[in-house]
Amino acid sequence: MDTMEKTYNPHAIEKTWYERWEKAGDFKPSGTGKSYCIVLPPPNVTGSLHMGHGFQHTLMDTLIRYHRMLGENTLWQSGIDHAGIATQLVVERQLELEGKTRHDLGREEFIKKTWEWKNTSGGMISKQMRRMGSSIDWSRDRFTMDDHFSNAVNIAFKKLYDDKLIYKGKRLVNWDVKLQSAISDLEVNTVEEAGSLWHIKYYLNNSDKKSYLVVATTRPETLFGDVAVAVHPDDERYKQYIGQMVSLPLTDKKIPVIADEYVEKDFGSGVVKITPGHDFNDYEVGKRHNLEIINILNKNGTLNNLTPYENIDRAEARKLTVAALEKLDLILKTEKYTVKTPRSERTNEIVEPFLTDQWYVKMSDLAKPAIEAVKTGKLKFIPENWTKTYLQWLENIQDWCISRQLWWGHRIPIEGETDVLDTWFSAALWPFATLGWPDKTPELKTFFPTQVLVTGFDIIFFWVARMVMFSLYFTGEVPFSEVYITGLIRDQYGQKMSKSKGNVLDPIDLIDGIDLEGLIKKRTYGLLNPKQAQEITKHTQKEFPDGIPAFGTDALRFTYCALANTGRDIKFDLGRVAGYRNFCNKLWNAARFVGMNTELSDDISLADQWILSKLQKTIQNMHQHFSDYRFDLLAQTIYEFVWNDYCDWYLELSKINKSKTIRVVLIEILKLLNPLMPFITAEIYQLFAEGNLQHEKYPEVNSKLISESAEAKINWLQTIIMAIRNIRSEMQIPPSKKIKVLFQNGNSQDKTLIGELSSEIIFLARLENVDWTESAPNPSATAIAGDLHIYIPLADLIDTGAEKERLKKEIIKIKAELEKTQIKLNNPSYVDKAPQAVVEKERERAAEWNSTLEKLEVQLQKLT
RNA sequence: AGGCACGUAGCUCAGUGGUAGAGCACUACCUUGACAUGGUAGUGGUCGGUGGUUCGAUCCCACUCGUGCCUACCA
Repeated sequence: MDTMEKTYNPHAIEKTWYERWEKAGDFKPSGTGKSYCIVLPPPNVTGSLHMGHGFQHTLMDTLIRYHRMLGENTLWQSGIDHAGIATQLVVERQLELEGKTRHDLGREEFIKKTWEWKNTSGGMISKQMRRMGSSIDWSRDRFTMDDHFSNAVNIAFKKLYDDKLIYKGKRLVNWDVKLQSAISDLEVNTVEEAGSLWHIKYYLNNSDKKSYLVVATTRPETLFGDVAVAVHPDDERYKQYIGQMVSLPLTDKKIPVIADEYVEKDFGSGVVKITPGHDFNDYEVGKRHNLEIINILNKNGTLNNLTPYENIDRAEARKLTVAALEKLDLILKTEKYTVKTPRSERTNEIVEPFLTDQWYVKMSDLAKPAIEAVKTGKLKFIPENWTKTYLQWLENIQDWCISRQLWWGHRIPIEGETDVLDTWFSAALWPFATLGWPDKTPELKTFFPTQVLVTGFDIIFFWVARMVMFSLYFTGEVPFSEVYITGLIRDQYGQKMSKSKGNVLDPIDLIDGIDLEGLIKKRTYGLLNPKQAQEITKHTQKEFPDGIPAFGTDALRFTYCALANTGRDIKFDLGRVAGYRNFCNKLWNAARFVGMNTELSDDISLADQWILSKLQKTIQNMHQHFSDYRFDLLAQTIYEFVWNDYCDWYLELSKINKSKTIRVVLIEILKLLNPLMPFITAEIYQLFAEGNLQHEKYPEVNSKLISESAEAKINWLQTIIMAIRNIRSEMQIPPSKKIKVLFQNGNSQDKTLIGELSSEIIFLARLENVDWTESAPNPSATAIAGDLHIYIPLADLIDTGAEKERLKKEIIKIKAELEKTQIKLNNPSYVDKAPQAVVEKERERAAEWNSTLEKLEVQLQKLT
C-alpha cells in the first residue's frame, strides 16, 4: 500500500483526526442505548496538563470510547474548577508585579480582574486534553463559577442551612497567616521539623522565687496567652499544687494550676501550659475548666498589643521571648525536639490555631448515609482496600469549616457576608450540578447517577466522600456506583514529580518530543534558587542527553494503560513509552503488509482457523479486563495478540497462503485497540474500510470460531519449528543456509500434520525439504517432540562436538525436571490425596520426559 | 499510636494452591520477501526471612525484617 510510510509517524497521523471528530460531533451522547456517564474531575482553572491528568484522562477516555463502541449513550462530562485559593494567588502575584495588592483594587475590581484572567489564560488544559485524544463533548463543558453552577451552590447552601446542617460558630480554626483565611483540616499537612522543647520555670511564689513548676513547651512565645498550667489529677508529684496559683513569666499575671486527664504524666515535666487561644487541645481543656481565651496574634501572624512584642512575627517573637526568659534565668533546660508542625498545603506557612467566626457544615448526619452506601454495596471502591480508608475517615469525621476569607469564590449567600465558600463545597456538587441540578433536566434524568468516578487516592476525603454525602443528601442517590482509584504517577525512581525536584515530565513533550535545551529551560524556569537550577540542569543532562523523542499520543496512552497497576505508586519509565511506540510501528507495518497483499483467497486455512480462535479469546479477555478496570492487562492482552500471535506467526504463515482473514483480523484488532489508541487505529482503518471506526461495534466473542483443535495443531507446529530453530541457532547454522530435516517415528497425529503442514514447516524453519527416515543419520543434531524424532544431518554442516554439548545441556535440564516429578510420584500421600487428574498429568509428564531423556542419551551415545 | 499497601529476573511489573511469566536491559547470530522502532535463539529467579496449615505454598495463616503512604490532640 503505497499510501503508507515505511515507518509509523505519529505526528502526521495525529494532526487532523481530533478536529474531524470534534466537528462531526462524534463525542456527543448518541441519545440511544443504555446510558453511561463519567464526570471528569474538574482540573483547576489555573492548571496545565500534568502526568497525573494525562494518566487519569487516558483511563477515562479508554472507558468512554469502549462504552461508546458498545453502543451505549455515552457522556463524558467535563469542566473546570474555579480553584479559589490557587486562582486568587495567581492574580495577586500578577498585581504584585505592578506593585499592587488586591486591596488597592478593592473586591469588585479584583474579581473582575480575575474573570478577565480566567477568560484569557484560564483553562489552557482543555487544549492539551484534545492533544491526548480525550473524547469530550466540549459543548457541555462547565465551570464552577458559571451562573447556573453558582445558583446550585446557593440552593445547596440554603437547604443545608434551613436543615440546620450549616452553622456559624466562633471557635479555633486553622488559620493561614499568609492567605489570612481559615482553611480546613484537610488543607493542613503536619510535617516533622527540628525544634526545641524549652523547660520554663513558673514560680509558685514570685516574691521568694524558690519553688516553681517546670513547664515544657515548644512554643514559648504563646505564654502570653496562658491562662493556666495543668497537671494530671493522679500525678503524685503535683497533687499538692492543684488549685494554687503560679506566676506567668514576663508578666504580672497569676494563673491557676488545674488538673486535667489530658496531661500525660510521662511527657516533658508533666506540667503543661494551657493556651486556649492558640492550641486545639488547650481550647478543649479551657472549655472544660471555664477558662478565658486570650488571643495574642494578629491575623498576619504577628503578635498583638497584649504582648511586649507587638507586630513582631511569631518566629522572631519566639527568639525574643526565649532571650528574655534566659535573662531572668527562667529556662531550666532546652532539649532538641522534633516538632510536628502544621503547614498550609497552599502557602506552606505554619498554620496558627486562631479564634474567629466561621461557617461549618455539621458532618455526622451527612456521613451516615455515605457510610451505609458503601456498606450495602451501592458504592464500590476499586481496588477494594480503599473502602477502609474511606470508612475510617467518615466514621471519625469532624465538622467542616467551609468559609474562607478570600475574594475569589462563591460568596456565602447571607446577608452581610463577605466570606466565600471552600472550593470543595462547590466541587462536592459536581456530578449532579453539571447535569443541571437543581433543575430536573433531561440530562440529569438520563445520566445521573453516573457509572464510575476515576480519581486518585489523594482526594478521597477532599472530594469523593463529600460528593457522596452531598449527592445522597440533595438527590437521594449515590453519585456513581463505582470509584476506580488510580495510583500516583512518580518518576522512574519513585520520586513524586515536582517543580522543585525538577523531575517533571510534560505529557505533551512525550507526544511531540523536546530537545535537551528546551527541557532544561522548562524545568528550571522560575526557580528562585540558582543552585537548585544547576542541580536540575545536571541531572536532566545526564538523564536525557538527547532530549526526549516524539512518541506520539497513542504510545503515551498505551503506556498509561499498561502502567495502571493495582498498587498506589506508578513509576513512569520512558523505556516503556519507547516500547509502545515500537508497538505502534509494528501494527503500522503489519497493516502495511496486509495492504500490500490484494489478492486474497476466500479459503479458510488452518492458520486462519487458529488466529480466529485466538482472536475470540482475546476479545473475551478484553471485555473481562474492561469490566475489572485492569487497564494493564488490557494493554498486555492486545499487545500479545497483535505481536506474538498475529505478527510473529499468523502473518508469517500467511506468506504461504493468503486469505481474506488477514484483513478481517486486522480490522478486528483496530476495533479492539481503538479505545486505547484512537489515532493510529483510525488512520489505518480508513485505508481498509469505509466508515468511522469509533462508530463501529466493539467486537463480541463468536464462540463458533473457537477451535481447540486448530489451536492444538498450530501449537504442535510451533513446537516443531522452535525445536528446529533452536538447533539451527545453537549449531550456528546461518539463517541463510537451507537445511534438510528428517523425521522418524511419530504418532499418527504427527504423520498427518507433517503431511498437512510440510510447506509451513519448510518455510518457517527455512528448510530445503523434509523427509522421513528409518534410522537416525550419523552424525546429526536431534530434537525430540513427544514421539517424533527430528534430525538435522550434520555431515556437511558442523562438528559433532557442538551437538554433543547441546545434547548434554538438554539432558541436564530434563533430568532436573524429571527428578522433581519423581519425588512427587514417589510420595504415597501425594498419589493418595492429590486429585486424580493432577497425578495422572504428572505421570504423563514423567513418562514423556523419561522417553525423551532415553532418546537423547542414545543420540549422545551415537555421536561419541 | 492506629490503619493501608508493597517486597517475584539487573530494572519496571503481571501471575497462580499443582512445570515461575512479560516488557526493557544483556549475550550470540541475522540488513530473509510488513517492520533494525525489526527477526531468531539464548542467559538470568531457593518468588524478603522464619515458622504453621496442606500430599503439595511464590500464592492461605502467624510472626519477623525492610520500603512507602494515610489518619491521630502528647505540650
